[in-house]
Amino acid sequence: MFSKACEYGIKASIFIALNSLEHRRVGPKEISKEINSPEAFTAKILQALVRNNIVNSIKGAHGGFEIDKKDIKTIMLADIVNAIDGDNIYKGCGLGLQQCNADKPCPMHEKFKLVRAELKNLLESTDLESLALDIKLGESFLKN
Amino acid sequence: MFSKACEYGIKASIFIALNSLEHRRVGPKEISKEINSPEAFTAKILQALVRNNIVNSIKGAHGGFEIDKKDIKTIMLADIVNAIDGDNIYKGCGLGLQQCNADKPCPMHEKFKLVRAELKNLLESTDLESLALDIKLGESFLKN
DNA sequence: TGTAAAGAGGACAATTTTGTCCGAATTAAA
DNA sequence: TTTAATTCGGACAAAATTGTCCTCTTTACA
Ligand code: FES
Ligand code: FES
Repeated sequence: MFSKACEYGIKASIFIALNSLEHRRVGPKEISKEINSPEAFTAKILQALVRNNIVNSIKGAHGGFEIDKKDIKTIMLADIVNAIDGDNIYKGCGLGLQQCNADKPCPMHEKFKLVRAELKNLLESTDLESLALDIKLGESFLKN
Repeated sequence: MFSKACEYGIKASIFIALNSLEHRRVGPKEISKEINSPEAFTAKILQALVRNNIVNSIKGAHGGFEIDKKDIKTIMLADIVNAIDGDNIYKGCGLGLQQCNADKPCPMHEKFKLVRAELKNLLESTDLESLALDIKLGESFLKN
């Protein structure tokens, strides 16, 4: 469904948000440990999230990654997925036609667009704050 | 969403079904032309579909691929996807946790399982015959 | 029985994705 | 001002996916 990079990016963002709510910065080492991902690769993904203005990085001693507290409830999963995997998952044809076009649809189009819409709804209606709070309450987990 | 191999496998199956309904066998060359896929790679995928008893192959002169007419309406998209991509798309966690487990869910679990169920429903309720007939009626297309 | 038309299968190659490493730049604090 | 802790960026490496090619086997038919 999502690329590994995207999965790591989402989980990292949630973990950073969780910590930013308590004014703690976190680094790649702690993040990759908490989300069970390779550290160096995770660091690369964090760079991408920084470039896309989803997380902030503070260099130097006592640095790390954080998310502006006021932004945590407005950053949607869709923003993260878009930054890393692009928008093909929303807009692309399920059978890989060059473009999904209702006027010349693939055989799966009618049914597939429902799945895509459900996914789009999920991603566009879910913000980082709610996900972070679920973790905090022990109702969900970032690794198993 | 699906791998290229799976996309080609689905489209090839539909095209073979379409022809089998009219008692024509087709080969990799014609198939790859009709579904706009690389010929040799498509041939590899056809082998996999044969091994999984989804299509039959007849070797030798006048050979080619076909699907038993009586099977066309009982072969579901799910069978093809399963044969090529496995069942991760139905059962796997959206955030890549080793297993999707409602007792220790990832933060996306509650919403993601709806998307997955919608997809599962699509794949398990769609048979090759209906897809092939849509093509035949000019209501859908295998390339653009 | 010979030949041409097919699929099967293995080796290989290209590309993309995933992952690692290291030096440079930045910053806080001693 | 030095040092240690940190992110950044580029080069590199490994693995997975996608794609190609060639030979072998099978089969229909002249
Ligand atoms: S054309 Fe394939 S999903 Fe719309
Ligand atoms: S645990 Fe992630 S989708 Fe169920």
